[in-house]
Amino acid sequence: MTVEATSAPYLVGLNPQQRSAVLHTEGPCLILAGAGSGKTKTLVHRIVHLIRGKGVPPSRIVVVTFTNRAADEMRERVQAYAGKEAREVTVSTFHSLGVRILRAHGRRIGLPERFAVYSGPDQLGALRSACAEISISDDRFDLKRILRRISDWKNRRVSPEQAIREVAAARTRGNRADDYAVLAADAYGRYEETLRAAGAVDFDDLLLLPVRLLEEDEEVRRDLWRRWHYLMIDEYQDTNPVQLDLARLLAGQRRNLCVVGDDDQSIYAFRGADVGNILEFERHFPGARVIKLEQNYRSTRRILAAANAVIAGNARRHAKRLHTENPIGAPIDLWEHEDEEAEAEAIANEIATRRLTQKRKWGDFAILYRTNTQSRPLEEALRSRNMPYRVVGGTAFFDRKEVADALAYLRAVAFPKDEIAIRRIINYPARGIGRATVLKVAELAQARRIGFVDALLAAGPADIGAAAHRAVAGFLDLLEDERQKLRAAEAEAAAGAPGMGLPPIARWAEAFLRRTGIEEEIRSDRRNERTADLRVDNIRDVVGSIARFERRVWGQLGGAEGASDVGDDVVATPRAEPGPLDEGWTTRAGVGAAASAPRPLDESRTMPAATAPGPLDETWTPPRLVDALARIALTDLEDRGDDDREDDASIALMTLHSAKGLEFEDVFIVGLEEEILPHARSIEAAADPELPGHGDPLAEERRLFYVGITRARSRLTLSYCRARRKHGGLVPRLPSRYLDDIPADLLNVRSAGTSLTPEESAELRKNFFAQMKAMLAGDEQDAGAQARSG
DNA sequence: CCAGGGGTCCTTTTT
DNA sequence: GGACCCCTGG
Repeated sequence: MTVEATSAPYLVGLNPQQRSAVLHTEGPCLILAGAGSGKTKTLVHRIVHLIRGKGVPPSRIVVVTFTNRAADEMRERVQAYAGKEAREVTVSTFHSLGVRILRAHGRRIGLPERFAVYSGPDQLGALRSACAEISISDDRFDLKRILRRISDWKNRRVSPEQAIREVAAARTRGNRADDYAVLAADAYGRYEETLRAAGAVDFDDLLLLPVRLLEEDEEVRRDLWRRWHYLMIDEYQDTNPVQLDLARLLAGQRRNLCVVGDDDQSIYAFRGADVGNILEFERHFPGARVIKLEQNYRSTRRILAAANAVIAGNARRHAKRLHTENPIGAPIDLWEHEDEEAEAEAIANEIATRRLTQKRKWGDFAILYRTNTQSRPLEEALRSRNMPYRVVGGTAFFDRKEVADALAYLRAVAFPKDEIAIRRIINYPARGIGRATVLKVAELAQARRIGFVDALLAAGPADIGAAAHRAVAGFLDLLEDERQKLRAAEAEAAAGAPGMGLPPIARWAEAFLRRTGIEEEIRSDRRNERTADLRVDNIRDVVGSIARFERRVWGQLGGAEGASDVGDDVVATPRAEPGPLDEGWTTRAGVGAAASAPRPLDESRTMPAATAPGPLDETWTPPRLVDALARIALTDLEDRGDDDREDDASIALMTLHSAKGLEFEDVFIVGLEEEILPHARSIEAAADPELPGHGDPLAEERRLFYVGITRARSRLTLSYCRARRKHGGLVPRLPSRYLDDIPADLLNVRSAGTSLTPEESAELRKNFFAQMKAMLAGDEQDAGAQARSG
């Protein structure tokens, strides 16, 4: 290291390992960052070093994360350290980056310039429609399960044809290829067709299609390599095969690829992540440098010792020894409770006490659990004591029916071909277009081999009856009318920055949604009596996020000059003038040609910092509804205007998965029981090696526990219940196997004082024997799991 | 053919 | 607490 390098301000305060991670900038590099080892800090300093120390133009750097939250944090910290010019650094999630690439080049694979991004409910809708076409119409089947299967294939880059072959092969080998695999393989191709026909892509496509594009199209590759010279990927242990390919393609021949991750924190195998990516990085990228960050700055020695003891139970790991110079800290509490209510009460009381005795803020506390449903008793206990809390993650914002409905209305206007959106709201609120009519239209579409929406337009009174025909015409008129109004709103939005009050597009959306009558529908439904206000508020939030989007777009124009990718990567699209709903768009031919030098490798040296912009250098465009919708689809509720200040003032409740990357002073992990952690499904999957799902499910559950433990800075409280209320009864529970791995001398154990009534105790005993019997019986007959859908 | 009411099932983890 | 199914009444 040179003298000036070691004395550079961005190296101050780094330990030797972190320092070498910062200074190694050329060629592939794997930073194995243990929990709490200052990973983000190291990455940020590395970016600063690239810019300040090596003179790399910030716009040549791209950092890819998994979550928007991680991207925001990274962006903030980079700018805090490197100043304004660092705004030119691209910081993006994998999925946003995918959108960006598809925006710039998607038309090369026949994608419309404006495409809808389907998430959860929309994917289900598309699948339902696809299944109907191949007469799996009898949807006694669990569509979510089929969807998971399809997603799994897409993440592994298995095509529909390959999927069919794969399933057939598994059957001939005598494996119990379950019905769902066969069904899913059949539906897969149709599902893809449905998406394309609706001009939509799903979440998996946002990774898959860019990879395909890059592999097949030299010009796209060149554009990318011209654009980015230094690539960093966070949480690399969670990448799936598609993301590995994307990493390879993005890194190109320069191979200036720096990935950061911790194999011990790989917890996303269920969605296709492959720990192999990080374990075999050196094989995938020969000549890679591996740097370990092994000092933990976060947790007390006791907490770290417990974490190390737990994770030591896993075999397939990178050798790594996490140590700390932190104080020994308080013992780890291990509490036994009678049931989940007692658990919630005890924790609520304890937090209230500790806040006073330890002088903590509400925001210092977090309660972590395995499944979202576990939040309920906790919420009740906290609410009854007026203790402020926030549920992080949970039911995704637009998984909520009313939000999905509102968005479907907006999409039906923005994307005229969007079959799924239209079918969702065609009779909500009821307007006389019932199931039978929809079915007829679908049949018509199939018979004439046209899209559903076209069939809707074409259907005459003879096809669907006079009354239904009138209703359909009214519905279509409504959409067309709103398209006109939207056009006007977007013109207004393009004219100048919004002043006070609701910006134009949001104002239009509000009026439109009011006109649809969703609100009255919600309020008139008795079942919603309690939640009506909340639901209506959720719809307002949709309008609110459009408003925020409009302001943000105009804010960008003020802040940065010329082409830049500040913050929001979904916003700008390179396109010429045409109005929001015009078909087709013009590309800037010629620019790309000028930039396509024959030897991409040399570009970093020969190319001046400021070059003519290519397709990926997005120019500013005024706000449009389609872009707002894309952003909403990708950011979910993280964007819902909750101030960070609230984080300080409330207890955090979240799943162990959501907790990754966060840290808290005082952490509670609840429900540490067999069949919760490890989850029953994982236990099942581990017992049945032919089931899909890669890797070792029980090892992953263990890592999940490890992630939870390592969130804690100074205090950790673990708990489990002796019984749990399920289906109205009281079911006995066993403590999690992973608890056995924590050395007893780290623990402060407290058992449940019994508070059960005699009747409950009797029931418990009864259920205990019943469960034992069931378990024994379950061992005998292995298949079983399918059970009773016949 | 449509709307609304009442019953029944199930609930891993997420971009 | 929901999503979904079936049934009944207009």
